[in-house]
Amino acid sequence: MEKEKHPKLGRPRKFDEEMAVEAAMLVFWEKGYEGASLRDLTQAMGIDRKSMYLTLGDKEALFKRVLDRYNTTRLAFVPKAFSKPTLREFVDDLLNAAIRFWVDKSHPGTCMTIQNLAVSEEAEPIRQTMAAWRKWRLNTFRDRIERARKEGELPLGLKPEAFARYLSVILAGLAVQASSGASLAELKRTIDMFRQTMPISMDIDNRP
Amino acid sequence: MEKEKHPKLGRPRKFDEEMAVEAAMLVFWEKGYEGASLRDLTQAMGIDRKSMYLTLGDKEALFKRVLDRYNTTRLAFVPKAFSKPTLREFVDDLLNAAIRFWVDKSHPGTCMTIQNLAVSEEAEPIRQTMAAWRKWRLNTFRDRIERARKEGELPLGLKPEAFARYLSVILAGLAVQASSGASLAELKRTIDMFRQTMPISMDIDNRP
DNA sequence: TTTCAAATTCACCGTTTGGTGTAAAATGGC
DNA sequence: GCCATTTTACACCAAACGGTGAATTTGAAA
Repeated sequence: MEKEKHPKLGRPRKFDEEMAVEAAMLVFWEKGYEGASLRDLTQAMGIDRKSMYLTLGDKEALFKRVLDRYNTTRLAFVPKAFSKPTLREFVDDLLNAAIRFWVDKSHPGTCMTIQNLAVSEEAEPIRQTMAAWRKWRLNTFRDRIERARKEGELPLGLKPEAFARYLSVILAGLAVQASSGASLAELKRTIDMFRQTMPISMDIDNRP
Repeated sequence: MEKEKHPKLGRPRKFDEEMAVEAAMLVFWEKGYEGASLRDLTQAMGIDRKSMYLTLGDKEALFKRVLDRYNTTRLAFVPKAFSKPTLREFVDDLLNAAIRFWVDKSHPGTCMTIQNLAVSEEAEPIRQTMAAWRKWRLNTFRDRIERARKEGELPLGLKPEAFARYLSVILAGLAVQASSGASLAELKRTIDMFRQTMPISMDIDNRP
């Protein structure tokens, strides 16, 4: 490794690493992992391919950096929803924030985690990365719901893992609808339908 | 057009068109529209690229043929579910057939209609084709549910279009879960959760 | 001022991409 | 047997792909 052996020596960088990753994110976001070429990416980043390889690594490493940034900066509404006190408020906040994010026209339209669901076999590591990400996400949901169960918010017999998966299904489905051009109003109505029927005790009693 | 001016003349084909489309389908199914190269496709079809262009057209035209075949042969369980007498039976049959199809290991794992949700801008016509397909599919659901409404199977105030979208969300979400490696048992449990809570009158009365 | 490590620039690599021009081969109609 | 017509086989194209070698530039340490 020739990287960072003497971090103060040598010619200084003329670009900011985080800025570059942000720019690359927008390209991956719009075109998907395989659809984005190194030329697209480096042009957006404003750097040469060689510089990219020396600082960010190859396309695969860059994508992982990008996914990380996407997760922490753009999907920040998820951990935010976790901080809601009750399970119902958590779900409400999560779903509403999600659809607002997906219909937001100030960034590319398709959720990155859905867009890169399927990649060809030469990008197998990416497939695994995405699969691991989804598993991790499911687990964070499960943990939050497990907490709700302990606090008596979950009907007996309803397993946290099962409800977590159900919630994931709803979210992914909404993301697909959003990508297909559904409006915020339409998505809101769908969410309402879920909220009014979802198997959380609080609502099971006073339904229409 | 030089095609079929004199359909009986000339050197006879040495391949069957439907067989070729079937072979191409498996390639598109596995790799997606952009991930599948013409060389992949023609090799699987066992024909030369030139022969393909003369009989099936370009990559785009081939994909449309493939999508059509996929729809009529592999997604035949959808119109089959339409023939069920009641709305509940329709939904039950549709969801169960869908998850059985998605976890079936005798064909590629990811639903073609989800896999090609997002394609880069140079394949814009494909994006539109997929969007149109999804809209058409949503409409077929809406029509079936509209019929159910007329037959008194739908709670008052529940719009057929809204429930159709909800059903689409569930289906797409399940497809994503299946692609992510969820088992048939896990998907079944998710479906049960939906069935027990979904806003169809019959079940609203006798829930746990 | 010299030295040295890192970052830059740019040409270059072999491979693959979607698509085609050309000529040989194979048939039915005459 | 020859001609018209279609399909075949195969070489070929420019462009784009991910990735790299080598020389040059830069600024700080010595």
